[in-house]
Order: sequence, then structure tokens, then C-alpha cells
Amino acid sequence: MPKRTDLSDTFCPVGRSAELLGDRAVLLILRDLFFGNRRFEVIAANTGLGPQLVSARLKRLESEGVVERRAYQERPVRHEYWLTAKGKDLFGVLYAMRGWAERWAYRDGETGGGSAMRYIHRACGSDVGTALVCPGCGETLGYGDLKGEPSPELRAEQARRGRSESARR
Amino acid sequence: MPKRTDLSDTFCPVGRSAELLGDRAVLLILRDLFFGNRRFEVIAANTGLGPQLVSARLKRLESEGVVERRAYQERPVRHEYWLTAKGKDLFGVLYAMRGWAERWAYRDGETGGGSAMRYIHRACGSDVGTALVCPGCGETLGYGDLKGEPSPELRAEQARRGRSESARR
DNA sequence: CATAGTAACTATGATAATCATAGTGACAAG
DNA sequence: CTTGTCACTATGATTATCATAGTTACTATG
Repeated sequence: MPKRTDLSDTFCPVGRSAELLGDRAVLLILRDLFFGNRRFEVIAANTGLGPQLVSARLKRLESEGVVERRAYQERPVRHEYWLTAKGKDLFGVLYAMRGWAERWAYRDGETGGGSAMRYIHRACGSDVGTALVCPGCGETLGYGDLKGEPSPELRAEQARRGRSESARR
Repeated sequence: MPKRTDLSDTFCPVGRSAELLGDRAVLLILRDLFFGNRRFEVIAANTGLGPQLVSARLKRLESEGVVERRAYQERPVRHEYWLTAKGKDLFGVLYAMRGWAERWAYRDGETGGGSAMRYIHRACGSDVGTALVCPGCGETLGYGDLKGEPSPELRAEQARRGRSESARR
């Protein structure tokens, strides 16, 4: 695309986040990072994105201070990508997206009755549904407070992705 | 781009929303719609997007059931774009994006001390900051409960956009 | 020690989305 | 009957994205 007007210095906060988050690949990579996938190949397989896109986006996320590259071994040097505090704070955005989709983006019965991704409040054990405040104990929910549980359907899909990736070689 | 793998039928809820929301133009248009701008030209001017992009995205939003086209006059027929219930429910996502940006995307003092966009809880009058639950009365916050107040800096920028748009003719 | 394997990329060429700019159609006002 | 407004559509250049293949730097196995 041609040079589009850069919005990172607009005064509008939604404009600023849109510059980073208004990108499919960024959103998918963030999803994987929140899910605990930190390796390049795993992220590429899970998101279905090509390696150069993953590479480019991880670089952008790193330069924005959302993600941190950490070597998990020397010889050969291998890296993992970790969310920084600024990155972890994006949980609210992803959680809101997930909530909206759970409420609107599935046809009846498509998820087998429940949520595609269940979230359990670690502190009290309640299923929080898509709430912002725990329906069990009333606490405000943030990253770390919740434990994600993919539905059997979602788990199966993830397994399929992993397999077809490794089957290609 | 080449046909990328469509994620609207993945089981992952974030993947499904990413298909719609992982797009700068969609995010900016939604921002304007939540702000109360419903006319094509106003949206185009405010977002800085070209008319064919605005047109294409409004069509997509309409086909997704997020936006509704309503004629506000006959002879000549003129339309406005209104958020549907499904669209209004995206407020949580935009609000989370705004909150994140307010916390992380400004250098010190850039906003003149406060938020770029203040939100006031209509019911009790408190400034909610970037909270999900009103710090004054403890109520959960959703679209309609809040009144947005752009900072002087943001207001000035919006005025500038409007002017430079009309000055081009 | 030679081949195979793994992780994390980079290179290449085709395709498609985005941009700026200009133009259109339908009407209203002066 | 010219100018103006609103909501678009048309066009051509530019650039991002995709699929596929190749690279680098090692380790592990036979």
C-alpha cells in the first residue's frame, strides 16, 4: 500500500492503538502469546501466517515495547518472545474481542453449547463467561486472574493445525 | 494481497473478531460511529480515509450486521450509518483500546496532564479513568453509561481535520 | 564424519489491497 | 443555469501479503 497517514501521534487514543492493533497478524500473534506460545515456529503454525509476516510483526511488537526477545539457549542461540507489562496490559482488548465474538459470532450450537473458550477465575473457581467482573466473587478481572480452557472443538482445531504444519516437511 | 486464509469459521473467538477488527479502517470508522458521526463525508474527513475505503468498509460492516444504513431524507436519498446492537456491543473493545493507549501510548505531559478522552459515568458523574467498573459507584460500565469528553488538544485536532477537508475544494 | 533434523528466519515473484486524485449522479439553492 | 452538497465510483501507481523455497547455524544419529 502507499504510505498511509501515520496515526501514532494523533491525540485520539483509539487512533493510536489502531495503528498497532488494526492488523490481523498482530492480533493473532498476541492471541498466541497470551495463550503461552512463545516460539517463532509455534506461533507461525498456530496463526497460519507465513514466516516473514510473523517475523515482521514480532519486530514491530518488539520496537513498540509490547514484546521482549529472550534467548532461552545459546549454541545455537534460540529466542522466545515474551509479553512485557505493556503487552500484558493488552489482555483487556483481546478479552473484549473474545467476549464480543462469543456473544455474536457463532451460529447456534456451533460451539457445542458453551463458550469456544471458557475462562475460570483462579481465585474463586467460577466460570466468568464474558463478564468484566467475576460473577462469583465480584472481583475485577485482569490478565493472570483467569485460566483459559479451550472447548474440545477448539482444541481439536489447534491439534489439526499443528499436525498439518509438521506434515508438510 | 493474495487470498489469505479466512478465519471467520475458526473456533477461536479472537480469530473470528480479528477477521473484522484487525483492520485499521474498520477501527477508525467504528470510533467515529461511537462518537456519533453517522454521515459518510464526516467519517471520511475525520478518519482521513479515502472514500472508496470508507465505502468498502461500511459495506463490510453492514453485511456483518454491525452497522445499519438508514435513509434520513428522500429526494435526494441520503443515508446515515447507525450501529446495531451487535455493533454497540463492540464498545467494550474500543474502550479497552482507548484505556490501553491512555496508559501506555503517550509521552509524559503530552495530553496536558489528563486523559486525551475523559469518560464520565452518567449515573453518578465520576470520571471513570480507564476503569471497567465505576470507581465512584461500583457499577459495571457499558456503552450508553458513559459520556465522552475530548481534551482540548484532541478537540483542536478534530477541528483541524474538518477544516483542511473542506479547504480542499 | 556425513547425512538428517530443528529453529528461526530471509529471498522471490505473483496477487491483491490501499492510496491520492479525479469524476459522476441526483438533487437544492441562488 | 451555474454553483454547491452528499455520497459515492473509477483509475492507476504503490506497497503489503501470500505461498514457496532457500539459508544459517547448529545438534543428533548412524
